[in-house]
Amino acid sequence: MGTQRQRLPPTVRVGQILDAALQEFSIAGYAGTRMDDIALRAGLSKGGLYAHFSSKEQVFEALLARHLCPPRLDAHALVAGSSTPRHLAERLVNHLYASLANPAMIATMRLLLAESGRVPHLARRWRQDTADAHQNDIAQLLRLARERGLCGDGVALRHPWLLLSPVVHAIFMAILVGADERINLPERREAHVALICALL
Amino acid sequence: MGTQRQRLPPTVRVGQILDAALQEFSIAGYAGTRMDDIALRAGLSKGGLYAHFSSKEQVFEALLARHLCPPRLDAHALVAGSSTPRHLAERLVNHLYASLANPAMIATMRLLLAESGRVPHLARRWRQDTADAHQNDIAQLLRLARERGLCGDGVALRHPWLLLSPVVHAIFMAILVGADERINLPERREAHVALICALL
Amino acid sequence: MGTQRQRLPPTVRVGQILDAALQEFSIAGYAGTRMDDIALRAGLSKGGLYAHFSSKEQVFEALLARHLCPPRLDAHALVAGSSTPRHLAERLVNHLYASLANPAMIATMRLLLAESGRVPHLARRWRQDTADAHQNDIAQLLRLARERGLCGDGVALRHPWLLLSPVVHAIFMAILVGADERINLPERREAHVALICALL
Amino acid sequence: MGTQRQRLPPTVRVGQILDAALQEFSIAGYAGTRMDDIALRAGLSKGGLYAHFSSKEQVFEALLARHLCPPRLDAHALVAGSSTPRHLAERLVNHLYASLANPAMIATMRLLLAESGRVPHLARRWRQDTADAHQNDIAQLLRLARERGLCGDGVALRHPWLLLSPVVHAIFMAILVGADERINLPERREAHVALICALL
DNA sequence: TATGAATGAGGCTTCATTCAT
DNA sequence: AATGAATGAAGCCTCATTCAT
Repeated sequence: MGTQRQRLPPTVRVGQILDAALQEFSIAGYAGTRMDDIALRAGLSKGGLYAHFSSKEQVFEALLARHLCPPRLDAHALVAGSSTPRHLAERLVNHLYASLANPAMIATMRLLLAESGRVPHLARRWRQDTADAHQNDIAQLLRLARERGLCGDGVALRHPWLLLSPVVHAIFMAILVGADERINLPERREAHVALICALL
Repeated sequence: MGTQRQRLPPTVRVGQILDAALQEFSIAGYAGTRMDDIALRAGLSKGGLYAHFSSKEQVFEALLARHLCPPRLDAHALVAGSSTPRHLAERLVNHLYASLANPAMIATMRLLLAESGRVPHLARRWRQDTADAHQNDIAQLLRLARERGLCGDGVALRHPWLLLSPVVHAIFMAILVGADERINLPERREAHVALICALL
Repeated sequence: MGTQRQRLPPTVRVGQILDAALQEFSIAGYAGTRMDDIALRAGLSKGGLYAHFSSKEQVFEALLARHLCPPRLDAHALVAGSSTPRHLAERLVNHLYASLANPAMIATMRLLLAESGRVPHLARRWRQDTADAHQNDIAQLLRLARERGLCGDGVALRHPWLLLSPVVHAIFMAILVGADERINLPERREAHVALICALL
Repeated sequence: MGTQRQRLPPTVRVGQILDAALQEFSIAGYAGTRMDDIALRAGLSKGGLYAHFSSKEQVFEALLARHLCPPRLDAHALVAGSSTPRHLAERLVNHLYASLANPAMIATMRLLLAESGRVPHLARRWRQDTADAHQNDIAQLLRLARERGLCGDGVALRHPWLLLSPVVHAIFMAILVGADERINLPERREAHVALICALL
């Protein structure tokens, strides 16, 4: 009967499925997405999906797990390679906005926000594994920079998360309007560098 | 049978329904909320709901419309009543965090983020009616402060939205963890004041 | 609150309601018509309707009862006033098509067909009170015409209902296409007269 | 649980469903029939129905489409094979009443009449594809019969539809009383033959 | 009599999941 | 591993009927 689709190695199939799931979930949310939608976009049938994941919930959790571990900051390398405060600020900003260029990250973030009520354990895990870790990285970076004389005793030392606020702000807007051109990323990055310099 | 038949004026009922809808939608998102849930919490029957709203979608839109218009900033009054830059910063921060004390606003904001993919027109309207308006208010505030000698030629003049970033950051975290104590609002406000002072 | 509508004498109201009911029922059938539709068209509220009829079923039966008694044929007068077979045929045709000019009759007929499964007792009553009666009238007419020498021993004498077939055919088409101009009534009447003449 | 899971090829299932739908719709009309009824009679679940038809409306339309194309008349064969006018009339009547023996056709016709207000496009299509076509067939038949000397210049030549009226009349009554014995089909056929002979 | 909010049963449709093939 | 028909539990919405005003 129906066209016999390709039989692919499991790893490849799972990747395709999670890609499809991310797109569908982030358009319509968890409850609003149908297994058919995911299957269709992944290029197999609903039944085929269940050969790889035993439930919708499992697809969802596998999905968040894959995307919620952005690259950690290498504070030592960053400080060591920076000659001036402004240079350090620029390199830090480069790192922070790298993830904004990744639509998958924005989509996952929106999903996490949308479904945090339904899967609080995932939200908590993200906060601990990612948000707190990032903040600690920044704090360590500032200590190293202070030791090297790259900064003074500004507010940032006491409240390192302030340095993250503009990028969180940008992510917030990207989630809301769809990460399109209306965010004016270059301007935001420039302003962010200036803010960091002012706070160091 | 059943509960007493409470006959209320439409205005009152609509208020009750939107209150109930906010709570339910916040817990489970749009697709995850049932009209029965809303009706039950609002104290009438599912059928009764439809005497006031013709669809679930309409309830949702009315809900967002009600909460997404936070009070505008009175730039003149704020500048006029401030003697020092720090004083101005404190008063501005007071204003900005006022909405954070309103759980309904946080809940509505989370809903808007979560469902922005489904109702892009509402997201766009919010951006124009609220986000852009706020930014313009800040810009005007800075011009006035500059005239009065309350600030210099800092980054803020060119990128007024930087002054908003920490509060957006706070809202973001509040959405994610549920606006509970883990946000440490007093500390965030103090840091925010310091940031503004540094940027003025 | 809502505009207080006029309080009319019951007889008038009932008439308005049945007029409205006929229109609505014949558009959508019994189950497809809502009490609201009838009330709206009758110019009062759903609640007001229930002041005059205690159920939808009762409205329906009152409606059919009102329209399913078309005027009987006066065979004596018809024959007495006719000088030639053609003249008689013309007068008979005039009588038969009089009801076709009444949209209410077409609508009621359609209703009866549509709902005959649901209210077989009404269908049976119509057959006896109306269809059979008409046939008998025609039979009597033919006997009288035969006595007066206005017709011979044609088929019609043995099968009087044949004289009705063309008008039933026309009603059938009118029900199906909505009694509009596409029926070409004048042509049908002329043909009908010719048919009767041929059969007498 | 429940019934055995019967997995059938779509074509078979669709046939079963339409058979079931015809019975149910005929009993209660469109609005009065529930998808559960159709599913139950077709031997699958309500949900299973939706694997083959995407809505109740679609079931209804497919149903009418299936039964509203009665066999066309082969005018040439009919005329060629007839030796006398009466013989021709008898063969024509045989053809016309063939469909009356098919209860499915009567039921479908009743449905079309009952719901013509709701689906005017189907009524129009039936008129064009079936009614008009039949009339043209009769007209052609008469022309051929005229050429062969099987008939004269009667009314029928100018109004061929007159020859159809008695069968439409019979269908009408069959719809109204349920196609049972009360129609007296043999008598009607005989009368019809006589009528045709009189009009040729 | 009349209004219209309210009820509650019921219908249409959707969709996660199962399973014969 | 894959397909897609089938199931069954919900969910949205409708509407005849009731009743406080």
